[in-house]
Amino acid sequence: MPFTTERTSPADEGARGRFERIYQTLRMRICLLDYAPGERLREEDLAQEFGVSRTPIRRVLVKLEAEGLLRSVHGVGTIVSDIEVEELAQVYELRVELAELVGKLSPVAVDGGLVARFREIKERCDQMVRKADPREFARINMEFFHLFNSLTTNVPLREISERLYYQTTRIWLKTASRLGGYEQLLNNEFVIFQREVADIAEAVENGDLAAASHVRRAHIAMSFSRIRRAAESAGGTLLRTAGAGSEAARG
Amino acid sequence: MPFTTERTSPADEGARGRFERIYQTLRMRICLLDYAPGERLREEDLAQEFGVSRTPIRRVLVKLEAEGLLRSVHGVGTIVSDIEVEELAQVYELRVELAELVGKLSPVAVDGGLVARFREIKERCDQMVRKADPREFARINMEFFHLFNSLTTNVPLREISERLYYQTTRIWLKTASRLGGYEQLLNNEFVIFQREVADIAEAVENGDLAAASHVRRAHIAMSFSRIRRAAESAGGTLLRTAGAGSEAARG
DNA sequence: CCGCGTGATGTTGTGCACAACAAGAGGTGG
DNA sequence: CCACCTCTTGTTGTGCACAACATCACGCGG
Repeated sequence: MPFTTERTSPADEGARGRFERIYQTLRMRICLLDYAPGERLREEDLAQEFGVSRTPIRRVLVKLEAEGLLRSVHGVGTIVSDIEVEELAQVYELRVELAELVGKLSPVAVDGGLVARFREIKERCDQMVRKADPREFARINMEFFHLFNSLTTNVPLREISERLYYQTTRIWLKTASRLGGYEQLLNNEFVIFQREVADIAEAVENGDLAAASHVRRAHIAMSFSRIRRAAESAGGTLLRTAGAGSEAARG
Repeated sequence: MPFTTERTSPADEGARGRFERIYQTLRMRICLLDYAPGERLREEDLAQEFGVSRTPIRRVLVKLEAEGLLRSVHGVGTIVSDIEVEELAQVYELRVELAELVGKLSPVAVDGGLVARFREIKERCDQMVRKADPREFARINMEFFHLFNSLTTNVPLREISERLYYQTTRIWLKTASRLGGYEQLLNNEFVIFQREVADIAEAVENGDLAAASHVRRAHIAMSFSRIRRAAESAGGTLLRTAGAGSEAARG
C-alpha cells in the first residue's frame, strides 16, 4: 500500500495527517464495499469512531463527494454513490484510453526495483488464487493498479486514472460478488487477473511499456464486457438496486 | 410540493444553490486571474462578501482544493495554486490526448442548433479581435471550450477536460498578459484563436467531429509550445515568480 | 553587530449548539 | 376505508467561539 506509509507516529499526527488518514480509510471502505452503494452514512457515527467532531469529518465527506463517491442531501443523509450501467460504460470507455496513455506519456525508466515489485505481486497473486477470498482479491487488484499506474511519470494522468479506478472497481466487485453464489464467475475473474498480471509483468521485464499498456487496455475493456453481460443476464436490475434482497428475506 | 427543482431563483436559493453559486464565482475569479497565482485568500473576507459565515465558504474551498486550484495551509492561509512549467507540460500533454478523444468517444449527433452555436461564437470572436480586451478574450475562450466539450456525450471525459482546462488556462492567460507589454504576443494569440474557431466550426458544419478534434488537438499542443518558448525567452523565471517580472524588465 | 529565543498577531482547524430540511408516523375528517 | 394534514424524529447545513499553528517583529545576550 503506497498510502499507509505512516512516517508520523499515530500520536503526533497533525491536522493534515488526521485528515488524510480518515480520507484514505473511508475511500478504502467504499471501494471494498464495506459501505455498499446506496448505503447511508451518518456523520455523527463517523465522528465518534475517529474520535473527532463532525467538522473534520465533513471536510472528508466534501472531498469524497467532489470525487463522485458520495452524495450529501440536506435533511436526508450522506449516501454512497451508485452508478448506472450506461454511466459505467462511459467511465470504462475512458479508462481504456487512459490505460494506453500510461505506456505512451512520459513512461518511467524500468529498473531492477520496478521489475522486482512486479514479480513480487505476481507471486502473491499466484498464492492468492488458491484462497479465493474476494476481499483479498480486491486488495491485490488495487495494489496492482497503483503499480501499473506508476509506469508513467505524468502526475495528472496518474491522479485521473486513480479517481476513475476508485469509481468503478467497487461496482465491478459488487457484480462479481453478487453472482458469486455460483462461485464460477468470481473464480473466473481470479484466473483472468492472474494472466493479466503475468503478461504485464513480462512486458515490464522486457522494458516494453507500450506492450504492457496495450495488455492492460485490453483487459479493462474485456472486464467491462463481462460486467455488462452479467448485468444483462441478471435482468438489468443488478446494477441499480442495492439491498432490497435482504430486506425481502426478513421474516 | 416535495420537489425542490426550483430554477435557483436569486431570492430563495437553498443551501445547494448558494454553494454552487459561490463555487462557480470563485472558480471563475481564479481562472480570470482576479485572484493571481500565489495570492492569499482569507476566509473571513469571502464570508463577509457573500453574506455568510466561514463554514459554507470552507466547503467551497475544500472542493476547489480537491481540484488543484487552491492549497490551504494551517496557520498560513489559502493560496491560489501556481504551477511549474514542467508540471504544466504534463497537464498539456494529457489535454492534447483528451481533446482528440472528444471526437472519438461517444460523439454527439450534429444538428442545426449545434452548428448555429458554433457560428454564433465565431461571429463574436471576429468582432472581439478588434477590441483586443484580454478579459473578454479569456471569457470567449472559456465559452468556446465548453462548446467544443459538448461534442462528446461522455460525461467523465467532459468533467476531466474541464478540470484540466481550469487548471491551465489561467497560466496561459498569465503568460500572454505578462508579455502583453509588447502587445504583439497577445494579439498573436487572438488571431490564432480566431483561426481555430473558424476551422473547428467548419469541421462541425461538415459533421466531421474527428477532424474538429484533430484541429483542437493541434492547437492545444501549439499553444503550449508558445507558452514554453515565451517562458524560456523570459529566463525561465516567468512561470515561477509572481511579482519579479517588473524588476527584471528594469534597466 | 549578529544570532536566537520569545511573545504578538493573524490565519486555518475544531467543537458545539442551533437552524433548515426531508421523511414517516399518527391522528382526523370525509 | 382512504386521503390528507400535522407533528415528531432524524439528518445535514450554518454560525460562532476557541484551539492549533505559522510567521514576524522585538528584545536580549553574546
